[in-house]
Amino acid sequence: MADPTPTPDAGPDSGYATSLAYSTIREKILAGELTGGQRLREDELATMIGVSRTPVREALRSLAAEGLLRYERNRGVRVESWTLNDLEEVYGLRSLLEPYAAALAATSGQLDIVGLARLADEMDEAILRPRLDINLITEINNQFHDTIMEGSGNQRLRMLVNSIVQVPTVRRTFAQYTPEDLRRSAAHHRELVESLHSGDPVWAESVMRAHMRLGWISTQRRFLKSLPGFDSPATP
Amino acid sequence: MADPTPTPDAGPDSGYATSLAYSTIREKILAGELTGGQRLREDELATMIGVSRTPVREALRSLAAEGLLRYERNRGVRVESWTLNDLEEVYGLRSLLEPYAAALAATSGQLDIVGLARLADEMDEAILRPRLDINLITEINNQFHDTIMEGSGNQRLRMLVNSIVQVPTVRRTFAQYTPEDLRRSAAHHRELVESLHSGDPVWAESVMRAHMRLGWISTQRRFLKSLPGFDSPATP
DNA sequence: CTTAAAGATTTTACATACAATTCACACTTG
DNA sequence: CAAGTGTGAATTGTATGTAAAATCTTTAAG
Repeated sequence: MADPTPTPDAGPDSGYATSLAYSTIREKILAGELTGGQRLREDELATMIGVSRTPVREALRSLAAEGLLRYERNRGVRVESWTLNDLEEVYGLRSLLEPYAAALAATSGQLDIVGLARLADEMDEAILRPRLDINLITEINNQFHDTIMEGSGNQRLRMLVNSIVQVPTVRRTFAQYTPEDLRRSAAHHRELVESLHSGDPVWAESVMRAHMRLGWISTQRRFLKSLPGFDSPATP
Repeated sequence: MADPTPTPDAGPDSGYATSLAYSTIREKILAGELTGGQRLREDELATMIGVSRTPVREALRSLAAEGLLRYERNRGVRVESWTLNDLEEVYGLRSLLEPYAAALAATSGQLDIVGLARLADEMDEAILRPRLDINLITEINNQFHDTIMEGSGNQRLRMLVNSIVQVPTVRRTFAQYTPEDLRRSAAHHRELVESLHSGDPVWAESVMRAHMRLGWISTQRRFLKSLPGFDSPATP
């Protein structure tokens, strides 16, 4: 839930209040409480979190630099809203960067293969439960991917991917996976473990590319269903 | 020199003072005035720029998120120092992202091919001068690459590349190019224009990849020469 | 009834004041 | 003489106050 290192890079390593504001606001955006286009008022955030406006402003600036918020001159910040085109951009980049990371991780000698195998097992177990826990699945998936990123040995690559894989892609995407998709995704994870363990960069890269493609397909499905006039409890 | 949009993303679209502080500090880092590992004092920066500490702090936070500075708790910021390994990471990523951008630009229909051709011409002219103007060559090169990034139609890709192509890579790299390297680099630019104009994504991608490789070779050369005990005016 | 303008209110941007932490240097102590 | 410790200065982190810009509300004219 509350991880002590929100991101490897833009981590708010300054004061306590700033760090608290950063984490709190970030969590709310990721959880979908603060949704697209919504304007955020500093004062409101400050009193909610229990700090003054200064650390809030600094947190907002970090989050804006990460792309979660957008500054407008003399009008404060808005939560970035996402279009299908944004999602396509993100998946285009992930499809490039994550397979590259997998190839690097296959030969870097810095990969925690044991931890990775454990996460694949946990995923297998999670998708077999009668009542699916989407949050759990999401968490395991995030850790799995980040382990590979870390294992690539390229710190900047890890940072880059973290900076683009935000709200709209990973979080809650699994809610839209069909049972078949979930099984396939878990199978990808297992095959990734095997290919990485064998040290074959081409194999690992290829599987990861297929895995990204599956994610993109499901994300598209999720996005289309969330459009107005589909299922939404809007005006009658 | 002073471009109005420092980066497409983390642009300081808030107040005047914050924007000024951001640009000023960023320029100083890029120009090499503030060098590796050096600690920055907020008060000093504030008086130098002529604003209070508040906008300075916000600028520092943006720059830290971009990776140019690093925060240490209760100890302010340091300028990031770069190792050869960092440079290798950056060039690995550029070699992945820029060819991808070139391929996209070849078919996006959003590329300013006329402007690109003009920049290639300017580059041809610049490298033929008897007295080379490294700053001019660097500026033309940056504009050339950014035009392709923009032409890819992928805003996030452009932002990502801008966030990693900082100080150590492009700026002043050309000082280390041999005459042969410069001619080859200019030839790459011409061939990129041609391939992009023809709309062949594979061709454009391939040329860009070769171009990146040349950049990496030269950057390595530059870095090695800058190591202590090579040429430096250190202790006798 | 709609539209526009003017004033009041809210909210951001910046400056400054205060508190907490770190760093430097001298001092004590074994 | 070396090592640890304490005190004060310097520097960061946080809070609050003030001015300018934007938004909202009210009111009046078409």
